[in-house]
Amino acid sequence: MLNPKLIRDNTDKVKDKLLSRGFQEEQFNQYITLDSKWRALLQDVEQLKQDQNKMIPKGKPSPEQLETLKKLSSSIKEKQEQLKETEDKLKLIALTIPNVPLDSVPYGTSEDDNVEIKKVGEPQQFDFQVKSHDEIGIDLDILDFETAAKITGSRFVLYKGLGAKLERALINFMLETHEDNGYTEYLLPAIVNRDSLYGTGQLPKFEDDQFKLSDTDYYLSPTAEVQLTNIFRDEVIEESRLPINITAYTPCFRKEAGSYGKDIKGLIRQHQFNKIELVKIVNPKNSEYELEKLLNNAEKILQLLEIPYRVVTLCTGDLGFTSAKTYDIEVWLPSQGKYREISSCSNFLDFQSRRAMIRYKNIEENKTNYVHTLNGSGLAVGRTVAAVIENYQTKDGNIRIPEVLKKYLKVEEIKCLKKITSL
RNA sequence: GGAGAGAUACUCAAGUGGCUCAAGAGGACGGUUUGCUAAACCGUUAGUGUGCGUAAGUGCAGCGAGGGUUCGAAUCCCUCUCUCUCCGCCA
Repeated sequence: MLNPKLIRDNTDKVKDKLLSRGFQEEQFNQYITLDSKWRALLQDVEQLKQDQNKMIPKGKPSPEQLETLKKLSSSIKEKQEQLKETEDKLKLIALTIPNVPLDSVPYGTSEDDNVEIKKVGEPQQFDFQVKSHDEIGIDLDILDFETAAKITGSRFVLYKGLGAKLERALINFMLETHEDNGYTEYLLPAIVNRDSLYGTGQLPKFEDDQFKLSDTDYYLSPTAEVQLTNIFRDEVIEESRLPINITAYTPCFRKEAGSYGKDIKGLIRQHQFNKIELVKIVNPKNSEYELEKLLNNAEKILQLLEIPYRVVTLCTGDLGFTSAKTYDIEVWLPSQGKYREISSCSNFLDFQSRRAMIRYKNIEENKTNYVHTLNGSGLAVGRTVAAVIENYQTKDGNIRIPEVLKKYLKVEEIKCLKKITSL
């Protein structure tokens, strides 16, 4: 949610920025109209209430007083109804207004306008026909999409033997690396309530992307961003505790509505996947700097795994609803011959903290203000497995184990010997 | 799942329709006294959200949340959330 005062005081600038990311002009104008109507009504109601407060006697009112008070009361009610109606409309729009991009975000309309800011590592030249990760995974009997489809449905996967171990090794490796960089680890509920989803901005706009549990107001969390950020919902944090750096491994659940036909095969787009999330709660004056740090912390994983990647800045048109600035880390996938998103690191400024009422307090000045929130994947584990498999594949169809993972897996290679079990 | 009890400010807590635009105590902070500390005494302590105002300021809301009744609600009614106790079930 944007600061209403910011919109009032900088209407033209905000409007320009919002239109650049595809927000409808008509909606924006409607918001402005409703906002001034709301303020006018609020002043009326408050004036009437003040009159009422002054007029209400200490004891029983006289018949004449009663008459006046009744009239006053009914006119308050009438105005109040108008106010509430306007307020509801206003809120509805306010909750669907996206964040305002920072000035450093490039203008653009689609992902084609994203700007590459760096490339790290050279994609390896293979002297054989590379296979995709799902092909290799199936051949080595460490990934099983068919059986997962039997148990559940499409876009689910089952890891087996060293495949399961590889996933678990990556989870541990990532968490330990982040811990070394000052993040505190959490283990969290996978199910969240509506308030939490409103707080981080998944609702009300993206209801269709969420798995809702029937007969309840619970949802399967689409990202640990929701749980981690909402830890601090409705809290006032002492300024000296900032920045707060936290991390968690969670399963994530997404309907992937509207992505039919995209990434049908493999681990890239699943309804359930594991992710390590990084969240920062920071002092507003530091958030731009903290985003760079967050990006570095996420990049570190791929650097240690020695897998090539690049970083792009999302343009205004490709920016997520809640974000003011986003860096995507894209990992090299040899079978696709291109870089694919594996992490998204964003600065939300006070957009989420306004919705979720996350504030900090400066004790000396006795001032409270909204914090800035940031988060990034560090990293999406399934996609990392895909990247490891593809980048570390050998001519004979095996997978070498990255140096940093050897201590977890205790093997040098995942080999195509025989099926691990007969099933 | 059943039965009961709760939720008031930093903490404890009074408060069954107007005398409370929330008493009192503790704590915290400030002051008087004091060689220093303590005690005693005096004072402050409703954070927050939001409107108007350049500002000083001023209004409104706020007693777990949301509705309702009423001229008037912490108080009465309805719905919900959470906490606690007991019973049942259970990894």
